[in-house]
Order: sequence, then structure tokens, then C-alpha cells
Amino acid sequence: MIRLNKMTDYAVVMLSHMAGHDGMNDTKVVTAVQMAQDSGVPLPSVSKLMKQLSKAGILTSHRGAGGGYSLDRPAGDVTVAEIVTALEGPIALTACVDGSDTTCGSMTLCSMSGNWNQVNQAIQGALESVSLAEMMPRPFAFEPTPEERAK
Amino acid sequence: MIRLNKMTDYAVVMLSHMAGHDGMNDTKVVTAVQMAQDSGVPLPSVSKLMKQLSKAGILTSHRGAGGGYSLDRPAGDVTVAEIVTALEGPIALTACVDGSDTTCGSMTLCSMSGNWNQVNQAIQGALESVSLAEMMPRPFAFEPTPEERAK
DNA sequence: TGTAAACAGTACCAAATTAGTCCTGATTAG
DNA sequence: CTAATCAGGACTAATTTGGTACTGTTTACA
Repeated sequence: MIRLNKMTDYAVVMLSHMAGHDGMNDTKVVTAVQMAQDSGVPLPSVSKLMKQLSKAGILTSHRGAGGGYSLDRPAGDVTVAEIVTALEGPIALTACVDGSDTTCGSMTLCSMSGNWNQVNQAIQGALESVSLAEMMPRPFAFEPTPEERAK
Repeated sequence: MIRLNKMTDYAVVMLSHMAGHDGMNDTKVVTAVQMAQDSGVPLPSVSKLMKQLSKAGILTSHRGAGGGYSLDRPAGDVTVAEIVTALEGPIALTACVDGSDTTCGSMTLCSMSGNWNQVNQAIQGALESVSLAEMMPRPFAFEPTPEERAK
């Protein structure tokens, strides 16, 4: 199984959290502490994530007392590809990418690996086709969960 | 960058090697030792790979003296998805897959992670759309490399 | 204007995963 | 029967990842 960092998974959870919380379009400002509590992810890791995501222009940080993080754009405008790229660098399946200038141990290997780029592009496309909104539990649907219905 | 095991990269190299070697359709039988020498990949790793690939039905092993491995099908009929699946298990980007029954630490996380499946399917499609033949250096083209031309 | 709430940055450590090694056993051609 | 070759499993080393700790900077608000 192709492993994505746990971090990326966390990121999606937290971005969803920011987007889907009550205030629809009103981009909620959430502190790292809150997110850590709500998600169970250790605070320092949350911080680290948020920093990366804000550098990547996916969210904005508000410093000082009463600060926190808020989404720059509605969830429908953020692609999974963006999130992955922000956290793990350019999308590519192998260490031996086209244009990397680190010389590989084996020339034989390298001459062949070039063609992974075709696969990489296909995957990039796949990730670009899914937005954050689509990753959220109930993406703006009105169908209640069984639990909610029971109330 | 989403990392694929080095092993998978090796596998593609070696499968290409088996397919593209002189005998076009004549599926060549190659020993693990030969592959290790040709590719620079350590022999035990080659063996391990080959075992997995033969279990997966991508190639057939011939035991005993004069044995080795041979491709079951022409390179055009083997998809990258198959190779990846054989070596890394079902294609999925996260540990928290639909239908996995290991309980996750955090329910909050899990309830959201389900939607990775949409992404996973997109990626599966991407990998299925590329065949081993397309991964090969010069997939049955006649254009010689600069070196060959120099002879 | 001072203080507490929050983010920013860096260096470091520990746990998990991956790649690679080693050894012993089973099969088969000649 | 013997040498070539695959099969399988247990172990080790190295890399990567996730998490920690600490120190600094910004800003709202009393």
C-alpha cells in the first residue's frame, strides 16, 4: 500500500474541521490548542502542520492573543493535491525523478525510472480532481447520521 | 512526495529487463543471479522480489538447475497497478481504510478518513492505465540511443 | 504599557518502517 | 547424485517519520 504520511491525513481532518464548523462561509478562526484537543493529535504536531499549511497559502495564521488559523478559501476550492504537495513536496512516486540531479547508484536503474513520470502525472491528476469539500464527512449534505436522527 | 518503495522501482526495472531482452515475445528465463548482476540490486533483494511477483501471478518461477523466472504475459498486458499491488498490497493512501477493522485511536479521525477512498480509487485508476510496456525505456521503439548510434 | 495568549522557528530524540543479510530447506536437470 | 536454482523465515542495520522541547515574536486587551 502506498503510504501517505499520517500528517497528511491529520491535515485533512483539521482543514475539514475548520471548514465545516457551524459558520459555513464564515471562516472560523481556530487555535492550534483547540484542534489538538478536538482531534487527539498532539499539539506540537498540529502546530507543525499548521505552519506548513499557512506557508503554502492554504490557510492564514493570526498571531497574538485571540489569534489562530483560518481557511483562505472555501473547502470546495482546495484540492487534495495542494494539501499533499504542501506537506510532502511535489507529487512523485519515486526518489528518482526526472530532473533530480542527485546521481543514482545505478545507471541502469535510472535510465528506466524516468518513465515513472507518466504514472506521476496520472496521480497528480487524480489528486487534483478531489477537493477538500469532497473529503469531508458529509460534504454539505443534509442527510443526518443515524445518531442525529435518533434525537 | 508520496514515496513508493524502492522495491517497486526495482521490480519495474527487472520486469522490463525480462520483457525487453532480445527475444521480443520469447519470454526469456532469467535467473535471480543474473538480474542482480545486471541491475546492481543485491541478490537477496532480487530473490525476495521475484518470490512476491511469482506469487502474484505476474511471473512464473522455474526451479532446479537451469531454472529462473519468466514473464507470464507480454509487457503490454501487465499494469503498474498489478505490480504495485503485488508488492505493497492494496492501493490505498492511508492506514485508515474503509473496511479495515482495526480500531483507530481517534474516532474523530476515522469518521473523516473514510473519504480517502475516493482519492484511492482515482489513484488506482491512474495506475491501471499504465502498462509495463509503457514503463520501459524505449517501449518497442526503433530509435537508437546516442551510444548505439555511435557504433 | 505590560501581560498573557497565541503563532514561528529550530534542534533534537524515539519509534516504526524499510532494505538488506544470512541460513536452511526443497526441487529439478543432467 | 549432484549442482543449480528457487522458497521461506528470522534477524540486523539504516533510514524515515512522528513527536518533544525550548526559545523567540506578535498582538489583543486590561
